[in-house]
Amino acid sequence: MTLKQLEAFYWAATLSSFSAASGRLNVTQSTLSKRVAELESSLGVSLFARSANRTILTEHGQLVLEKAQQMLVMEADIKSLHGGPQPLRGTCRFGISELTALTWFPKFVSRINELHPQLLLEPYVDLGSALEKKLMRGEIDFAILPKTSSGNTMLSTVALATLDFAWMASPRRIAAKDELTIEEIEQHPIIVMTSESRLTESFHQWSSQHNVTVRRVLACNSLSAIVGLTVADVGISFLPRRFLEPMVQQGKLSAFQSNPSLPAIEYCFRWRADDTRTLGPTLAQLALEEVDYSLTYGF
Amino acid sequence: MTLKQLEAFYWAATLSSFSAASGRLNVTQSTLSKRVAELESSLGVSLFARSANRTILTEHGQLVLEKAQQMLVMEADIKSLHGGPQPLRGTCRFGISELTALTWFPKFVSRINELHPQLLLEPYVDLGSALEKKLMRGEIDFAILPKTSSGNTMLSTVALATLDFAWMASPRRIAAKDELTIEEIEQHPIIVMTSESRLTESFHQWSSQHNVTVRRVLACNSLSAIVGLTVADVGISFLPRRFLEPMVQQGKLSAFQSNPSLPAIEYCFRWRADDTRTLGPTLAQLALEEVDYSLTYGF
DNA sequence: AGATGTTACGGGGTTCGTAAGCATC
DNA sequence: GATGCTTACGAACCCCGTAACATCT
Repeated sequence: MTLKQLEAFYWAATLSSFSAASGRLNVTQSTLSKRVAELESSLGVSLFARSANRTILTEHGQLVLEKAQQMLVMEADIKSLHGGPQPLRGTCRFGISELTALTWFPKFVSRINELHPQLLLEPYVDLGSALEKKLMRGEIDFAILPKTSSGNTMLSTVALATLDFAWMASPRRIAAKDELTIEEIEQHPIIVMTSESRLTESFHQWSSQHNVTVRRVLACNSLSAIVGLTVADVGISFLPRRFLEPMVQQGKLSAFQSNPSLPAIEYCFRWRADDTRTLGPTLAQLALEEVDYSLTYGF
Repeated sequence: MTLKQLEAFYWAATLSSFSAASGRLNVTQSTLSKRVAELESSLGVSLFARSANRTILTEHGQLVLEKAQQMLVMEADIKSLHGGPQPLRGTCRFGISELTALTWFPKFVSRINELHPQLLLEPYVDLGSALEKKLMRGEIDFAILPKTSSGNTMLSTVALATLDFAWMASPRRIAAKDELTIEEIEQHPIIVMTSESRLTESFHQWSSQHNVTVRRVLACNSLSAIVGLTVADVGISFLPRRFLEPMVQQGKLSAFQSNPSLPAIEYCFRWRADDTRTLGPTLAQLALEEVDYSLTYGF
């Protein structure tokens, strides 16, 4: 019985999949299968019901799972006892939203490479809901994404930044002013992200709450595309204010507050709470130091 | 970081000796040393103060020790979750008192060999105090010995039997009767075991409590020698009643109660409480089934 | 078919024990 | 010099990954 075996078993059990677990631990399916098999033979008990749909725990598996979980937590405890976090190594898969990708992501990667040169990064850009799913499935190690309204207790969370939103439009469409009323907003076609986006979700909440009847003309899953469409005056859109400040300064876009004001969205760094590696807390700290949702790359 | 490393570290720390720990785990000193070294390098911290008198924990070592202890307990938990205890293997060193060696020890060994054919036994016969010392030092895995008055919380204990004592004398010396008074006892020379013996310790307590002035003529560390001396009528002795019943039946010895009566002694099966292997409980159970302090071999 | 878990096998890495090397008492 | 820990090195073993196989959707 070894810690490797327990780790393999733990992730196979919680992810309900040997292959997912193998990906999670950066080993082949074969290796993971064997580690679990070894654990079973060492204990002399079947941990998974090996018949129809595999990867279902036996009764004994349930019991062992709890203990295994505790063992892994203790292992992490021991590792974290010693003072400074040593450089990370291996492969790290993580998810980020497009907004992050377009802003402070390059700086974040630079810092990671600088402090953890042995760590191979595999970032994956997608919408928040997809990222959260991947997180839960163990396909990525952490994600930087907007906070959900419903707190998920399976995920550890570090708040990074609160984003203020503003209405954005081409200067050709709307003359410079401070604020748009609901009536003014309703006169324009609105470009939004697809409904899977947290930004859109938050907007829908706002619009139904204030009885705003919007005329959506386009729902796109790409933030940069939306910016481009807005600059091209296809319609107006609600976008993070700080993100597009540079373009507003350049006169390519005008920004407006709205009345009632748009909701803010909180971005955060999340990882599976049962992931006992130091990777999560360590990189979360780094993210906190680098976070800045101002557009500095691209466009 | 592996469980083997933690185990090596744990025993090196608690036994304050690498060599003792290596004996305890049935590996060479070299192997144990390397396991600890690997653990240290994996944690990036020194666990032992490697200067003057080695095998002294560093501050960090203290912290890790606690966690390691818990890890090993959990490992044992997991192993014991599964139902039946599988056959034991490897080498088992243990200590027994001479009284045990002369009575049910052969049956005990037979049962062990039968149920655990892969287990190599290395029994060691000595007085209780020596056995307890060896136990604490980790030089033996368990011991069968008389209970101490002061309970040692470091040791797990399973009570095996309570021994009633009687005065034994050659029939030539004392005519058959039920009971000896203190005055009668004081008239005869008394043969005792050496003062390290628990039997003797218990007797001293009794004699001082009842103001018995004994005339000791011989203190020997061998129980069988004492029996022989008593049969040869060198003096009288106090011995476990059931042990010598066969010899009383044969007319070689006479047994007498005393007034006040001699204290009883409880024999028990003990092992280090922090020894998380199943060996202790398993063999204790076996001992319970076989225990019988009646003389059946020898003489 | 496609996805998922197991089995077979060869190569590489790890870990063990023997034996020699050091330090301390 | 004895004891106790570390280092060096060859050999056995373990463990990983590739690839073929089995099984269920």
